[in-house]
Formats: sequence, C-alpha cells, structure tokens
Amino acid sequence: MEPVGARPCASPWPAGWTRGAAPPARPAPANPRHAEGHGWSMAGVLTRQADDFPQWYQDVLNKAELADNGPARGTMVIRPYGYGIWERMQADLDRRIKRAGAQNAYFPVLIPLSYLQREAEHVEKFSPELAVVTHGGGEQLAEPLAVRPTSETVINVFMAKWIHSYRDLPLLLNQWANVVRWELRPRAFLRTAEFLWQEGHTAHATREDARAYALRVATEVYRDFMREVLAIPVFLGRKTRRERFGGATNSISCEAVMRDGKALQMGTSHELGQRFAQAFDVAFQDADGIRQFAWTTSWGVSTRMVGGLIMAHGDDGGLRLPPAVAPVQVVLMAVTADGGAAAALDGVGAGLEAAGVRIHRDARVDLSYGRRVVDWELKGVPVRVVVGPRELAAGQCSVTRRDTGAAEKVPLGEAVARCQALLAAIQRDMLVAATAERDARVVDAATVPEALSAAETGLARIPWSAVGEAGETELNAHGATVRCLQAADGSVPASEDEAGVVALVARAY
RNA sequence: CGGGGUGUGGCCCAGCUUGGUAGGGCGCCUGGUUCGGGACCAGGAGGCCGGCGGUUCAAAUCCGCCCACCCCGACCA
Repeated sequence: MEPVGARPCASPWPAGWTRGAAPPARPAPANPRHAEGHGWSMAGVLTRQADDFPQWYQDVLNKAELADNGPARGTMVIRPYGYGIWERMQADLDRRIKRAGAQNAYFPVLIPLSYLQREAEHVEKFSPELAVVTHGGGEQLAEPLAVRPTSETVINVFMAKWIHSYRDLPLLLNQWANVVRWELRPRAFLRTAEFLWQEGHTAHATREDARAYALRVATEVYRDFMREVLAIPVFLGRKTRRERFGGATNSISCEAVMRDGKALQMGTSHELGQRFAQAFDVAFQDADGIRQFAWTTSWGVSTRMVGGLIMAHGDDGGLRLPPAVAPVQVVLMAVTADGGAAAALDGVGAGLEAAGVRIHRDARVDLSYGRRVVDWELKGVPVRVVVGPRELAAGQCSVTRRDTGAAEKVPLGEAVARCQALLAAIQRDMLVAATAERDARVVDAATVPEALSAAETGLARIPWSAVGEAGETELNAHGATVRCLQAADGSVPASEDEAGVVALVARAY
C-alpha cells in the first residue's frame, strides 16, 4: 500500500515542515503570466506554492542555484548566486551599522566552556544546542571549548578589560561571523547548524542609553533595511518573557509574514540590562568616581534573511528579487544567434554598466529561448532585456519586469534610462505589494481560540490581556506562538504590562 | 528513548513477493536539426545496489547483525 502524500526525500530540509499544518489558502499568483488560461505555465519546473509550499521552497533553492545541503546534518553550502544575495545584504547593513556608530571587530570562534556558564539563563538556553570541542592536537583538552553559538560571553570578557571610565562608553562593537547551534530540525537558510550573521555588542553608561540604542538598531538599522532594501515590511515588537533571548531583560524583534502565512523572525535586538556586565565584571567609574556596572545590548541578523526574502517575495515562477539585493539586476539576451541582436544588446549592456547597473549577458543561444527565459525568472532577476528579429527590425528591445511580468517595447536608445526607472519602480512596488499581501493576512482576534484559528492562514492581533502566560501556553500547545507585543499605536511597548498592549500571534518558522 | 519507514549512476525512483548478464526518467557529454516561453532525434559516459557475514551453482533480491538517514511520539524551546 502506498502511503498517500508520502514524499520520500533524501534531503533533510523539508523534514517535518508541514507538521500538523493544513495548507493555507493561497492568494492568486502575483505574476499574471502564470494565471489560468494565459498559456505560460511553470508546470513541471517548480512545485506550485499552493500545492506544497515547503517543496516549492526546496525547488527554488535547487533551481535558482542558491544552496546545497552540506555533508554534515544541518549544514548548508551557500552557492555563488545565493551568496551574492547575502553579500548585497551585508554591504548595505554594514553601512547602516557603521552609521549607527558601531565598529567592526572580530572575536574567536572557540570559547572556553566556562565563559558560557557564567550567566545562568544564558547557559541554560544555549546548552542544548552547543557544539563542544573536547580534543585538539590529538590530546584531550583541559577545558572543553564551545563553538560559539553567539558571542556575548567572550566579548564581555574583553569589554571588561577595555572599559574603565565612563569616557570609554558607549562602546559599540559589531562582528561578522559564523556561529554554530546544534539544530535538530534544520531548514535551509531558516535554521541551519552553522549560519552567517552579524552580531552587535554594545556597552552603555545608563539603562536609558542602552535601551535607546537597542531600539535604534531595531528601527534604523534592521526595520529600515528590511523595508528599503529587502522590500519586506516587518512588525517591530517586544518579545514575551518566554520568547526572549537567553540572558536578556528585553528582546525587540522584527517579524515578517511569509507567503504561506507563517511568520519569520528576521532580526532581534536585545537589552541585556546589567546581567552580563555583572557576570563578566564590565564596570566603569562614573563622573563622580563611583564604580558602576555597564548596561549592555546585543543584536543580530543572519543568513536566515535570505530564506525570508525567498518566502516573502517568491511566486510560482520562482524567486523574485528586489533590485537592491539582486546579484544581477538586468539580464540581456538575444532570441536567436543570427542577426545583429548581440551588437544591439552590447550597446545597451555597456550603457547599463556605465550607469552602475549590475548586468549579465546571457550568450547561450544554443539553449532554447524558453529555457533561458525560465532560468532567469527562476533566479528572480528583476529586469530582462530581450532582442530578437522583430525588435531588431524596429530598433527596439523588449523589457520585462519580473515582479509583475509586465513587458514593453523600448527603443534601443532609451533602454538604459528605462531599465533604471524600472529598477527603481520594482524596488518600490515590491514593498507595496508585500505590504498589501501581509496586511491581508492580519486578522483581529478577541480570544485565544480565535487567534489560533487566524493563525492557520496568517497572523492574529489579540489584546495581550486576553492571552497572558496561560494563553501563551495554550497557543504553543497548538503550534502557534506570540511573535511579539506591540503598543496600541504599533510602537514597541516598554513593558508587557502597559495598557493596550496587543499580541501578534502566528505559526512561525 | 519508543514505534514506523527508507538506503540502487549527480537527482528522483522501478526492480526484491517468485534469486539467473543492473533498469527508467531527469541531468551530463558528442553530433545533427531546432531556437519568440524549460525543443527533438541519434549516439555516449557514469553503478563495490549503505556495510559486514550467512544460505546458494548463482544474491540488489532470501536470512542475521551493524550503520546512516527520514517520519510519528517523547524530551527541549
């Protein structure tokens, strides 16, 4: 007997993905070319999102050449095209982080295990996912070394060494690094045993300063980056006690909604109070000569954002990339090998390059036209410029945008300017579209059962007073979580107990 | 830790019940015809059938042990 719906698969990624979840209703494809009756279909190329979203994600990873599974369970190889996206994210974030005053540094990947144990809640939360090195050079180590799951501990040791006076504060550090967390349910980009991220660590003289900085990073660095560069709108909110980072006094998170209605935590910024400072003796003398503990923060975003980008924008044709992070912004291709198409495209390409646009010339005329088109659609290249005999005869090129599928004929002489305008429009329109789609998935709820029902297809807004710790337990028992808490006006509340606080509830990756 | 399942070219799988020269699709290589939405034809490369042992004239197939991975549950969050 054949188990219905069984999909044997050697890959570890899709494991348990749809556990208990009914496939939510899906919106109509954003790309009109894929609509019923239009004739062009990606059938056979990609699993449709509505049929099996996790399989669609897996197909996109493979066909857009984003990532492969690593040899060790839970590890991932990021392929050049996927890494190109990450590099674009890194470059922009790095600028924003520096604009916020932080400087880059680098701390070791191996951390003495005893460091991890100095802050009680920190070690409690991270122990289950630690990878520990016990041998080196063929000898058992006197003290095991943890492979960093995050670097608060080692960085605080050095903050303690470097900070003496209030004049040394604030100390604003950031590092780009890899971290390892032993995950039992890995999912490519979203939860991998090893991932790449940036982790910021700061020390401040006052609680107010630390709090303001953690919020500043969450808004000016993370939220703005996600909106302006990734074209993904996020809810900024406060984590509940249960969802808080191990060792934090407050965690602020950026929560995005994917196209299957599930939420994804795209980034977090934590107030650590004086807990790490006390554990690691990060202290300074204030202007009055009084010795005080510093107030610290930490904040990070990771390669998980690549997964979020895929799932927030991708459609049945594959990836859709906002121009700001697209490794290739415009692809140029000829329909056939003969004629003067190549020369015409060279001219447009040279103009685009001179204008600073990232282009790719697809010279593979030995492949069928359809094959090449599908390739670039799968890869989400924002704009495609095509020249064939028809265009050539008219002195034009065909310019097609990936986000809407809209195509137009443009005189060759105007192609560069038109592409630039389109790239700007796509960047804007993708945010507008993603925002509309997200908002359509947000439902107001008054009770925990109502919130659970709404979480089947999206995100529920429910008064936190109607949930509480008991309600949160109930939600968790049914696969939903409180993603974050917001004040009535959408801002980040200073405490859970503020009047009018609203909980955003969803199933999450 | 308990229950269930799967290991066969790069990928997905058939073959196993009833032992008898290792197959198909996709991908890859060559040549040709094609090329306006994943083309077609022909030829070709590529496999200690997860490992060890057993039964047998003969094992991918039957038996035993082991390993790895996956699913459900438990645990954790």
